[in-house]
Amino acid sequence: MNTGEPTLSAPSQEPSQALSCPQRHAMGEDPAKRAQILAGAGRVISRMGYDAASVNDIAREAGVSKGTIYVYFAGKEDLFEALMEETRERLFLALGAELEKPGPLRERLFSYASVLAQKLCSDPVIRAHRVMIGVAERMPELGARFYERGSTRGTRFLGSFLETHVAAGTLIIADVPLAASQFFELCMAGLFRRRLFAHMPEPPAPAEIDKTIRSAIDMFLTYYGAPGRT
Amino acid sequence: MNTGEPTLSAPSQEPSQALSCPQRHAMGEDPAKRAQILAGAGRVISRMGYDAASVNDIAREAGVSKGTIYVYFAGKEDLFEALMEETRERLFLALGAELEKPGPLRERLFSYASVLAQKLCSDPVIRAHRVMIGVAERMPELGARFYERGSTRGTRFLGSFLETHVAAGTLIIADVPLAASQFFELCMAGLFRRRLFAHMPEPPAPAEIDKTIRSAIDMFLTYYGAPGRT
Amino acid sequence: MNTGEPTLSAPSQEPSQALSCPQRHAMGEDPAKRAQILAGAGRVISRMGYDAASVNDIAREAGVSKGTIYVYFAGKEDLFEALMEETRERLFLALGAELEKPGPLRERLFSYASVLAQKLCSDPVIRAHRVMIGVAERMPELGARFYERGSTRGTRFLGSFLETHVAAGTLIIADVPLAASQFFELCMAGLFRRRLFAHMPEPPAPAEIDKTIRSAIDMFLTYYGAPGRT
Amino acid sequence: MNTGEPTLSAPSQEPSQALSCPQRHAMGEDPAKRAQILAGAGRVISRMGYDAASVNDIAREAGVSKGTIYVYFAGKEDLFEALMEETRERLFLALGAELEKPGPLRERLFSYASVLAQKLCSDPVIRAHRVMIGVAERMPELGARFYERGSTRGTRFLGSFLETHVAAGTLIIADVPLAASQFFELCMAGLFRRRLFAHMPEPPAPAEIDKTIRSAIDMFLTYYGAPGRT
DNA sequence: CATGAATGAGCTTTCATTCAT
DNA sequence: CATGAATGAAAGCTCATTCAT
Repeated sequence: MNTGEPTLSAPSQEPSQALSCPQRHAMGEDPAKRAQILAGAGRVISRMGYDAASVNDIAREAGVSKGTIYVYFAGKEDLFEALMEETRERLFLALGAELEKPGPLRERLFSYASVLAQKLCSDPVIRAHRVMIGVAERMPELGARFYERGSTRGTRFLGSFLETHVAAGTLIIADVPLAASQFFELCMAGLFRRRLFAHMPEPPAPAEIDKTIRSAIDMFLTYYGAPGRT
Repeated sequence: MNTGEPTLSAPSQEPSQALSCPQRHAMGEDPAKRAQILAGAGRVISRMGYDAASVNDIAREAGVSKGTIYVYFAGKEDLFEALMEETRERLFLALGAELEKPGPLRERLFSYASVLAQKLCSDPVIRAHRVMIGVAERMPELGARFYERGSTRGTRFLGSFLETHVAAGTLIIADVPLAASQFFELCMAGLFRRRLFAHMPEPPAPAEIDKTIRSAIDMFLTYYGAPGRT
Repeated sequence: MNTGEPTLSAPSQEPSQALSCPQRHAMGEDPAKRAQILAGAGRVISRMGYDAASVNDIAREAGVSKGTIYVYFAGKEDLFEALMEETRERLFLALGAELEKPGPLRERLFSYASVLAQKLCSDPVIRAHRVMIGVAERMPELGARFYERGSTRGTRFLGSFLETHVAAGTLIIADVPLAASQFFELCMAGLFRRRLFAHMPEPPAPAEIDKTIRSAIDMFLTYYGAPGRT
Repeated sequence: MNTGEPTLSAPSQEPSQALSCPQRHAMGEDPAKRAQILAGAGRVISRMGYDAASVNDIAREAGVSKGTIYVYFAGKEDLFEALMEETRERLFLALGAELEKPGPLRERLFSYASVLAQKLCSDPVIRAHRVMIGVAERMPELGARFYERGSTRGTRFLGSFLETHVAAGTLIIADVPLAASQFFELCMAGLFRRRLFAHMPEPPAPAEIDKTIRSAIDMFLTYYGAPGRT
C-alpha cells in the first residue's frame, strides 16, 4: 500500500507506546492507530486531493476499516483538518535551526536558504501546499492557520535573526517582516511557483538552488547590509 | 444565478451579435451558449473547486440543462480544461502593457508592478490559482500550461524589457530570467502567498501594494542598476 | 459507417425512384430515406440489441439527423417494429423456391434443406433471431408475427409440398404440420441453437450442413416415406 | 415485490440457517443477501431483459439498496453473469435423471422426453433462454458457456444413454452426438421455437407434448432402432 | 474498540424525444 | 422536410456515513 514515495503524512510509528498509556483497553483511542489513519490519509490525499480521495481509499491505504476512521475522527473534514495540522507541524519542523548556529551572517543566511529551498521544493511539501491551497477557498480558516503556523514559521525565525543583526548594526532594515518575506521569495524565485504548478516536475537540482540563493543573498545584503560590515 | 462576485470566468457576452453572423441556422454549437456554460462553470468551480463542483451545480448556475453541457464539452474534465484555458487568457491579458509605454525606468517598473500586484492579488486571479494549483497533482500538463502561458506571460514581458535596458546599459544583469523572477517575487512579497492561503482575506489595500513594490523596485535597482544611470 | 458485414438490414437502395413519385416535395416521406434509416438501424441494432442501440447511434450510422428519424417513425419502438417486419420479409424471402423446381422427392428435399440450413445459420439471420427473441417477452405480438410470417414461411412451403406428396402417395403423413416442423428441426439439429447461443461462432461449414441434412432426410423418409416409393 | 410468477431466478431461501453457520459475525458477504439480490435480479431481468432492467429496478425488487448490490457484485454485467450461471445450474438440474431409471428403452426415452419438453417449454426456462440469446451477440462467451453447460447437459446425458444402448445392440447409431441432437429437436418440434418467439403464449398442454414426443420417439426408433430389438 | 455490510443521496453521463430554425 | 441543439428523466455507479455485530 505504501509506495515508499514521500507523502503528505508518514508518521508510521509502531503501536509501541503501550507503556506510556497503561490503561489502554478501558479508554479507547489508540494514538498509534490514529497516526496510522493519518499516514494513510496523507498518502491518498496528497495523491488525489481532498475531494477526490474517498474515505474508502483512505481506509484501504491505512489498513483500517471505514468505521474505525469515524471512531477517531468526526468525519472526513475533521480528519482532513487533523491531517493538515499534523503535516504542517512535521514538514516545517526545525526550519530555523540553521540560523541558530554560529557563524558569519552570509554563511548563516546561506545555510538557512539552502535548507529552506530544498525543503520547500521537495515533493511532500509541494503536495501539501497544493492540497491546502486547493481547499483554501472553502476552508479559509484552515488555510490561514496553515500559513500562520507553517509558512510563517520560516520567516518568523528569519525575522528574529534579522532583528538581532539590525540591533548589532550589521543590517539596516526599516521593515523587518517585509525584509524577511523578500528574502524568502528571493530564495524561491523561479522555483517554488513552478513546482506548485507542476511546470517543474522534479525538485530542482542542488546547482539550481545554489545559483538562486546566492543571487538572493547577494541582492539582499547589497540592499540591507550595513556598509563595510558584511 | 450570477451572484455578482468576481469569478474565475465572466465572459457574459450577450447573445446579441446576430448581425455579425447572419447565417445562424445550421451552423452548430452556439458560441454564446458555450461562453454561458463556461461563465457558470467558472463561478461554481472558483467557489467550490473542481471536484466539489458538480455538473448539476454548473448547469444550474449557467442556466442550461445538464445534457446541454455534454453537447458542448466531452465531459467534466474537458469543460474544466477549456475553462482554465479561457480563464488564463482572460485574466493575464495585457499584463505587460505598462512596460511598453514611454518613461524613465523606475517609473515604468512602478507602473508595471502596480498593475501586476493589483491584478495578481485580486479575487478572480487568486481563485483561479487556487483551483489550478489544487488539481496540478492530477493534471500536471494542464498546470504546466497554465504556468507556461499564464504566469510566465508577466515575466516574459518583463524579461524583454530588462533585456532592452541591459542593452542600453541602464541595467547590468547576468541572468535576465532569474532577475525577472526576482522582481516578480519581490513585488508579491508578503502578499501573494498570503492571499493564496486565505491568510489575507481581502485584496491588499493600495497603500500596502505601494509600500511593497516601492521596496521591491528599490532593492532591484540597487542591485541591478548601472551605477550613475538610474 | 457501414462495415460491410452482413447485418439485420441492408437495403441500401439509392434515392433514385424519384420518377415513381414526381411530386416528392409536397408530400414528404422519401422512401429511400426511410430505407436508409432502416438500414442503419439494422446494422446498429443487430450489433448491440434493441435496448443498447441508441437513437443517436442509429442516426449516425444511417447518416441522418436524429430529428429525421422521428419524421419517418413515431419513436424508437415503431422504428424497431418496422425494422423487424422489413428484415423478416427480406431474410426469409423465397425460401421455398427450391421446392417448386422439378425433380425427385429426395433431391427436392435436399435442395430445400441446403438452402434452409445455410440461410438460417448465416450471421444476418442469427442476429435477427437473437434480437427478436431478446425482446419477445416485452413485445410478444411482434415476436409472434415474426414467427408466424417468418419462420413459418419455410415450414408452410414445406407443408404444401408434403401435402402434394401425401396426395400423390409418395409420403404417408398423418400430421403434416408436425412433420414439417420435424423436418425443419432435424435439418438444424446441432446447428441452429448452437449458433444462437454463440457456441458456434461462425456459420457451419458446408460439409457439416451436408452431413446434418443428409441424416435428417434419411430419417424423415425412412419414417414418412411410402414403402417402395422413395 | 415478488409477484409470484415463475422467474429466471428464485432461490428464495430464508435467512434461517443461522445454526448451520454459528460464527456469522465478521465473515463478510452474507450469502443469503446475495441470493436475495440474484432472485430480485432474476425476476426483473426475466421480465424486461438485461438492458431494460435497471439496477434501480433490481434493487427495489430485491428489497436492498442500490449500493448493496455493488457490495456483492462488481457491476451490472457481473451481476448478470452470476445470475445466468446460477439460473442455468438451477434450471437444468437433474435433467437426465429419468434416463437413469430402469425400464425398457422406449419407456425411458418417453419419461426423459416428457420431463425435457415440459421443462424446456416452461416459462422460467423460456425466459432465461430469451434473455441469454438476446445478449449472446455482445457476450458470446457467456452465451457459449450457457449452452455448453446448460443446453448440452440434456443431450450429454442422452448421449451416454444412447451409447449404452448402441453397445448393447439395441440401437444402431453412427454419430451419437448428432442422434442426441436429433432426438432433442424432434421432441421440441413445433414447441420450443414457438415458445421462444411468444407465438405460443402459454406452455403447451400435456396432450400436445405427448403427441409431439410420441411422434419423435417413433421416428427416432424407426430410424436408429436395431431391427427386432425395440 | 473494530468491523464492513448497508444505506440513500448524489455523482457523471446518456437517453429518447422535441422543436425552433 | 431536415436539422441538431436542447431537454428532463433516468442510467450505472460511488459517496460519506451509520450501526449491528
